[in-house]
Amino acid sequence: MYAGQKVPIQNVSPCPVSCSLENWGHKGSPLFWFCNTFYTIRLASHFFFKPLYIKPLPLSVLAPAHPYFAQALLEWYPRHRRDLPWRHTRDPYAIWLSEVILQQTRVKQGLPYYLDFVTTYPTVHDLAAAAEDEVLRHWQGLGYYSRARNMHHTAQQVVREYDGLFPNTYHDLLKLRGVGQYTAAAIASFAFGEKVAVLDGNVYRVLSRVFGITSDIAAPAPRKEFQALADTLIPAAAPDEFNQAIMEFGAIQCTPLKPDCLFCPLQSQCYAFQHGMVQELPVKSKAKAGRTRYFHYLVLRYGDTLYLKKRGPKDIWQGLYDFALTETDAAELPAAELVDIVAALGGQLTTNRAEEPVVSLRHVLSHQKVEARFYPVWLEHPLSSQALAASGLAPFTLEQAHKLPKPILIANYIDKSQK
DNA sequence: AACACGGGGGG
DNA sequence: CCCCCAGTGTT
Repeated sequence: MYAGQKVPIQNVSPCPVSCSLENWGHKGSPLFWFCNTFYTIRLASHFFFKPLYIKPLPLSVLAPAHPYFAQALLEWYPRHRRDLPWRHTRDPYAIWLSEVILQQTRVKQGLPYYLDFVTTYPTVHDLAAAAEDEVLRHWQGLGYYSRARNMHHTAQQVVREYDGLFPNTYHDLLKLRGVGQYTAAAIASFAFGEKVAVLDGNVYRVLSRVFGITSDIAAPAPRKEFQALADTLIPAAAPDEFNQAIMEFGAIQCTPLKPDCLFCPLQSQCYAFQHGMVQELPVKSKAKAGRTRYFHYLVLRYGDTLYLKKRGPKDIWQGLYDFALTETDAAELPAAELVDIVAALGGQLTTNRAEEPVVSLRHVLSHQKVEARFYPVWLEHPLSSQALAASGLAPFTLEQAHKLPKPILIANYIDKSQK
């Protein structure tokens, strides 16, 4: 639902304050103090005089009223953008890498991974030729590991079916695994200049605030509204710059918690600001709380050998390695059961290293909470081949284990237990 | 339409 | 300690 723009656009100048005051508007200056005080009062007044009813307006009425939206962003962007490596290339491979890494990931966290990937795998051929374990190992710690598996699959597909050249349209890019509407639009515009608007969390937020859209952005349905709006806003002359600009604007100016409305070039045109609704927009329903799971890891050792198991499909951490796992519904694993499990593997508990403590670690995912306990088990004999086959475990030296892709929980435990 | 899928940062 | 962030694929 679109909310009406009650305040007419009076100021045609796309950048009313921030440009000229860039240098002396810093925090601590008298000017900043003055503006900030004024701004606080103004914000407070918005709070007290919040409108009770927002009159919806159709997009056809609303969008043409904002010929300056794109202009304001395009003037803001070159002055405020961060210098990021994927902005210096039009190589679809590098852009694709960066976009896949940046899905669900902040720039600060993803940047070192991007640099690692373009160095290790300079071309799509290098990535396609790599082993999946190796790709996952480079991805370790970034989470959402299906991104890495899909990325690897797509690299091989591009080499095999596309002669090593990425598809060059939004339509065809969508066919690649792990490339959805956002990523396809990003690659199509950044690498090939196609006029197709990207829609990510930043774009949702900016559009929701500036245009007063109160639809729940966590729901799938409103997507069409936002896409239609973005498609009317994106200029044919610079679709790539516009896409970069609106996302960067959302990332560093129109931020989720404390947007910098004071020095915002869209302030006079922003529905949320003019109506004191910046904190209320975008509307977003909360994700439901995840379940708690209790993992009991047997850290099976024999001499220098460490036993690990590759995780299967349909659960978290697919394709990554962890220890022999018993999951329970309750926090406790009875001691007798521990002995039984080890016995079932054909092993025996030794006593000489029994002083090594059981370690408890909590690991929180977005959708579930894992309470993990690590039980160090020193075997008197190596596991038999039957035991290995039955359990799915495999022996590794510590050095080999280090090179395997592991959930960050497991990697942290191994690191900690080494010291 | 709802759910599954990580991990990090801020207050 | 709790809160927030957010594309793609599957069901």
